[in-house]
Amino acid sequence: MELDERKLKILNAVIKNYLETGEPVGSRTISKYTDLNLSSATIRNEMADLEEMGYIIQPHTSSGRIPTDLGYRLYVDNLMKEKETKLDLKERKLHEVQEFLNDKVEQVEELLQNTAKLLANNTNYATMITSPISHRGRRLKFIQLSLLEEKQLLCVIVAEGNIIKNRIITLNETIDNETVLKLNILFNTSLNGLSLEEMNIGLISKMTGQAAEHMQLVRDIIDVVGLALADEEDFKVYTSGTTNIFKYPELSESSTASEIINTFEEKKLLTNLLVDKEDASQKKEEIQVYIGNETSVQSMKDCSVVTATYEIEEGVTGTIGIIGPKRMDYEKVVEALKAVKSQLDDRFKKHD
Amino acid sequence: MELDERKLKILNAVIKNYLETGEPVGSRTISKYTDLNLSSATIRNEMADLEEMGYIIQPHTSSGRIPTDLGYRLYVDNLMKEKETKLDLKERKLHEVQEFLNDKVEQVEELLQNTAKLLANNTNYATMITSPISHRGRRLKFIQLSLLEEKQLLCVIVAEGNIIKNRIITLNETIDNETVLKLNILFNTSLNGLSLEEMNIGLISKMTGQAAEHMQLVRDIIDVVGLALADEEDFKVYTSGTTNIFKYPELSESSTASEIINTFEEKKLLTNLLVDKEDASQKKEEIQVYIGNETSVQSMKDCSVVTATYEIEEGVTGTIGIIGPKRMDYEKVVEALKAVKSQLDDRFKKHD
DNA sequence: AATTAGCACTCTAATCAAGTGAGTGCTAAC
DNA sequence: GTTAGCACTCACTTGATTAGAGTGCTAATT
Repeated sequence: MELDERKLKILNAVIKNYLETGEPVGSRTISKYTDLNLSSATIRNEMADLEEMGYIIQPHTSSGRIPTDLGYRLYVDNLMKEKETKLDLKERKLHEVQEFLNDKVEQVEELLQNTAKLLANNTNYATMITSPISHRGRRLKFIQLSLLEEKQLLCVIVAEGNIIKNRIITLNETIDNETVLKLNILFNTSLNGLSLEEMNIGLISKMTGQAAEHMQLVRDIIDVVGLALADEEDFKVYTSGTTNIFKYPELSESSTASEIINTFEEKKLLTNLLVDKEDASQKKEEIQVYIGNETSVQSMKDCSVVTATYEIEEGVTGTIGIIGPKRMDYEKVVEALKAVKSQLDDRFKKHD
Repeated sequence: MELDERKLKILNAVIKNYLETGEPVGSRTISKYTDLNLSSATIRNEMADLEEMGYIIQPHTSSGRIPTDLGYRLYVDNLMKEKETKLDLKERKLHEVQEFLNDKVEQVEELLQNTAKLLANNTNYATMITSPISHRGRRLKFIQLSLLEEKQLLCVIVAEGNIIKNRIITLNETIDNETVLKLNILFNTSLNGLSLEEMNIGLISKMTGQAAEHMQLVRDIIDVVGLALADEEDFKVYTSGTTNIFKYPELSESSTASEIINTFEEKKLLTNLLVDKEDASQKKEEIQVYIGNETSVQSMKDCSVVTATYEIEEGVTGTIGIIGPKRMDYEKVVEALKAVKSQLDDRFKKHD
């Protein structure tokens, strides 16, 4: 059977209608809605074909049709048009986002949280944003040791991209200010500009040699710096609008909602949604759409996830995701994501 | 009408039973359950009295009774006994918590998050923990300025209690390393040991005088330090087990659940639950119980909130809260909170 | 005087039957 | 190839009936 022009038009109409109403759509509705000027009977025949081909399905024998995952896929890949017509709206929206992000928010954390909230409020879906992580090993810019207490050392680690981390190291020995000064110089002449991989055994033994009486401490500090550079430890996910899922009856049932919200709370589970998509890096420029089981997270089987990748500098990226029912307004979501992504990209480039 | 011994026993039985089953409890049940050896008819008369007095209520004319907020209040204040009998269980539990918290978790953030999770898993209620905040003005221990980029200054601020904050200051002028060194000395001889209130105009003008060519910068830095010491800006709330509310039918209805979960997501709303209880500071040692509308947060009207205050040092406290249905197992919750609170207190004292 | 047995009454929740309506598939006519 | 028409399906609504848990009240009992 062939998927001709007319079938596509009908499929498109079915999906469009279902996206709006959330109700199975019948042949009579299509017969009126479209400019095809066909009777409901004809539509019925075509719909039977489309069902056989796997694009739509009937929840029960005598009801209208709803799209299958395959149907959505076809829609997203081929049928859906971006709303190029409403250019001024897009412009205005972009402007809004721009204005919003230009507000003085110095802390990245707050910026990302606010962005998540903005998206959630505008789309009526749940949103999340991951903090940026580096894909190549991050390089150390400098470290700064200070004495906190007799036996506590504060270690401020600054990596490329001005990622700053504080670590407290508890010592076995007491230590004086002079030694701290010496260590500071030692570290900043030896390690600066190096990535995690480049801090090898040879270097370490050389350094412990230069500060023989503090061998253990030097090793501890290098460990801490190494962990901080690996930076998986404080990978964060900001979420907003979780309760938007209650706006969609198909996700509101207590057990379904519970699973979804739990996934949101366990930020680590969310990670699987956003990262680890092996093709994501290739398609960095594009918006990705995952429908139902394509998300590969069981609890999200009734949802769709749309993601975009933002980049704050070469190789350092984060992900923005929008989660909603499978019948989400993909056009609107893609548009919103593009706007936010581009603004976020710009925002960071400015600061470099 | 008087609330005699027998009425109390019956009330206690009604509440206990309702806590377990969640179903309205009838006179026949009580007649069997208790050691009073009274017929259901007698119980019925007493229950009618208790209803008149406002401790219990009938959801509809021909059903059993459930406790009112007033009834719960009486139960929590007077009737409830801590499970002193099961001492070994308490011991064991305390031990578990202890073991858990002693695991090497250097980051406070992670510690609190894990604690929230531990509590949520053990109680089957939703939990939250606020990061510690200072009630008196916090004092500055020292600051450390470093040059990040030509026009960016990293300011590491260490306050009493080893609270560490990073701020990036963007400059108008370029600045060299020598100046940074000079500023470091200037600040650390002038500001250390002062609280926010003590950084007054006189001091500031004196300092700008000493670094005349960088007046504006000095002022900026003082502003940043001031804000950081005020530290309301990064007050955090960690939550866990939000979806536990779905385990209780009376909270599972979509609109109720949505409101509660939304309150959880908007961490700022949660604050009202935990802080701002004017009497909290007085009763710092105790566990507080807020039933239904006592929480003064509209969305929590069907919930109870039990809180404890932990103290990491004199005047620096955080709050732990457990949120569940009004028919939560108060005894268990109070016990768990006491265990966690005491362990958390110890844990921080050790590090001082 | 306090307690209890007994009974009529109330109200919820579950079950069932009948009716409604949206939608289908199929056939025959256009 | 398209459409009108019709029988059929199935979810959903409505109303009626029933069962059961629990009550309040009265009269009998201790």
